[in-house]
Amino acid sequence: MSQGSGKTPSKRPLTLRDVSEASGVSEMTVSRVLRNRGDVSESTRGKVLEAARALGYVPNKIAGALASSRVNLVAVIIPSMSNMVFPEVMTGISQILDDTELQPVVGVTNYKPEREETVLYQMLSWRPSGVIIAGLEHTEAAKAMMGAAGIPIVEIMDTDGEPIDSAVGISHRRAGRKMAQAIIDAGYKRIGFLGTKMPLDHRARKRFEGFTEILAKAGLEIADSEFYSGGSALAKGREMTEAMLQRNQEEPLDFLYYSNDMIGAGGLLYCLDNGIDVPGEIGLAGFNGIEFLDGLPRKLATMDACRVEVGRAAAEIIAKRVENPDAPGGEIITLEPSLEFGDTLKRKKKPL
Amino acid sequence: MSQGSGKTPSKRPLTLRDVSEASGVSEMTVSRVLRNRGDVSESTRGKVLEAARALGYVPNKIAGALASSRVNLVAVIIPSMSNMVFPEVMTGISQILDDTELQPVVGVTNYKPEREETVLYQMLSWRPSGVIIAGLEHTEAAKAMMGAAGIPIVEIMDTDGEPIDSAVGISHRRAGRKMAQAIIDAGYKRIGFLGTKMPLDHRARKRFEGFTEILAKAGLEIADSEFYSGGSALAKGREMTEAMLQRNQEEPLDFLYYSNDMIGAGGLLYCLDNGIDVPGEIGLAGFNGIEFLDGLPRKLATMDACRVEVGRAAAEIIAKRVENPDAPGGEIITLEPSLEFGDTLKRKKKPL
DNA sequence: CATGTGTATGTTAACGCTAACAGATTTGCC
DNA sequence: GGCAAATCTGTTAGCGTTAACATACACATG
Repeated sequence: MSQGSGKTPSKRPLTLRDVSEASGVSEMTVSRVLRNRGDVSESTRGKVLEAARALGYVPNKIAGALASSRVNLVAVIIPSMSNMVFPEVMTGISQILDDTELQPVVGVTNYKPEREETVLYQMLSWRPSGVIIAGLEHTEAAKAMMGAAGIPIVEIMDTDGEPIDSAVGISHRRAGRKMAQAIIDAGYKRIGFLGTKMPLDHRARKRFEGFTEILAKAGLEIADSEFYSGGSALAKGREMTEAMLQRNQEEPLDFLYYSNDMIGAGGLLYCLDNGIDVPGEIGLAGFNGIEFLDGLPRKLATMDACRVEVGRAAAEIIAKRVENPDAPGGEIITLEPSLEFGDTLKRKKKPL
Repeated sequence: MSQGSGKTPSKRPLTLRDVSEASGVSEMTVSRVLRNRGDVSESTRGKVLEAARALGYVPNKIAGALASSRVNLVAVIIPSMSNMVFPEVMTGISQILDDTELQPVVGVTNYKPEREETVLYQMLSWRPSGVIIAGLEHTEAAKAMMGAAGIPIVEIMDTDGEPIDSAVGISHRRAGRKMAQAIIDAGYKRIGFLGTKMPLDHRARKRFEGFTEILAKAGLEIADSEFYSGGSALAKGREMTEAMLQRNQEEPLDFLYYSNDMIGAGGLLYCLDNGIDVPGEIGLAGFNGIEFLDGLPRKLATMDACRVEVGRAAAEIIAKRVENPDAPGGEIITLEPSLEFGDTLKRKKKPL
């Protein structure tokens, strides 16, 4: 059984040397052909490509990266893949990186700081060209690693704090304030809050802080609140809404602010099912502007977190700095979250 | 400005040698400590760990992988991240791999065969320990690469066809047949189909084929169908449903079969909004069993694709074969999709 | 005390590729 | 024709780590 162009999945993996022998040129020339680098005559290029194809050679990037100390990976570290927000960020990142040599590699932390630390460590051990990481809150060790890595770091989704290097996102405090103002302007008074358990989600916490801050300025307080843990789920939103409305019957709430669109949508469906007049009897709002809200019977008020744009901007920062390594860095891009009133939040009452 | 434990992000990246010098032992010993391999005395272990920590050393896996020819990565190649099905598969994969040295790396193909081919090529060039790839349909070149890679390959989500190596999934043809049978048993007659444009999605196509096959046996045909491209969206489901019901007014449909739950949910919401009696006047069913159906006003009939389980089983195959490289391979695991009637599909009529 | 058995460390040579330089050959141009 | 520049190809020496082997020393054993 000859080794030549046979289909025998030979034991020893193929190397440049095999291609070089098959095509009668040096390994270096093969390397040049396969990377389109340097001048190679058309004839040898042809020979080499044919040999590589015939053998089924796939270059070994491990060796290549070690030799050239260029690793075209961008580490993307996010809390979760299953809540519709990060896939969109990924879309933005890919849109930009697809036009470069860079390739995203994602790691998921499940909102756990220690997990984030180990994921980061794992990622850095592959010596990526850059890091895109969600949030500004990290363990000390994680911050130290990123500070010392000597590569561009972009913290995304949040700009309320001090980034290690660059940051792209919205101010969640501002988002919370903005929503509170709109709710107050619309004349709502007894406001309930439904959200995730906060220590796990700094951005939700910041929104909450901004939200209560503005309420306080208007002499208002959160009338009731309910927190859950776990992913954002429609059913959870229903349950929580039911529970909250139930226990506030003698002094009914007139607005519910949800920390994400998914539970907000659950709440909306609950209200509609139970003949509650939205937004007359009760107003509702979520957060994120996720696409599927468009299909709901009524469009939930929400605030867009500019997810695709965040991904794009972050990737652009990395790409720019990879291309020009001694560019400054420390860029901070704050996007403005746009309030969408939808059909569940009345417009401003007092135009005065 | 001393280099020692200073915070200066030194130009030259840290290597084992730096740690070795800082702790006064050989590089080899440092390597042993950092990998917990071989015997090292407690005292030197302590010194080394301290030095490594103080310097902020992160091992270089590129070099390590090259030297040991062990790369603990598992390539996971999937069509999309944004439709709720693959994140769940990822969950299953992580559940298993988290207990091993292996780490998943995902690549997204957007349902494009050529893109799959390049993503696969990129992945293989990192010499992963295994590949988990969605579907059984690939370009010839992709199949060749996988066949020659000399690593375990697990094709997931589908078992209607010949896998390259191992496969884990459900039979989509069978899923389609099963759903058709349930619909026929319930007494529905004029059935509409709403789905994705098929060439892009082989599994949806196979379900459709199984579906029509059983209809044919019962002397039935699809009465109308509508296809769209793009992600699965609630709003799309609404639109399509409206259009389809509209144009079949003189001879109304009594069942709509959707190729995924998201458009199915859109259709359900449309029907409810328009006071259509579900499942009396019209029955509905989707596919996938995604979690958020639980929060809808009425539960959509669906068929579970066992996504988490598929991920787990696939990861287990890889893990097993990495641990024991000369295990046989070629395993095929066919899971049974379970039909969930929900509230939108009547139970069997004729108990005879 | 010679011998064996650990335990703890160090040395050497890859792993597969590419940067940097060095030849060899051709081409252009006065 | 001669010399520089351009084009093509090859050689050498790593990249940072680990496998495999070699060494050194301690301790037990009969």
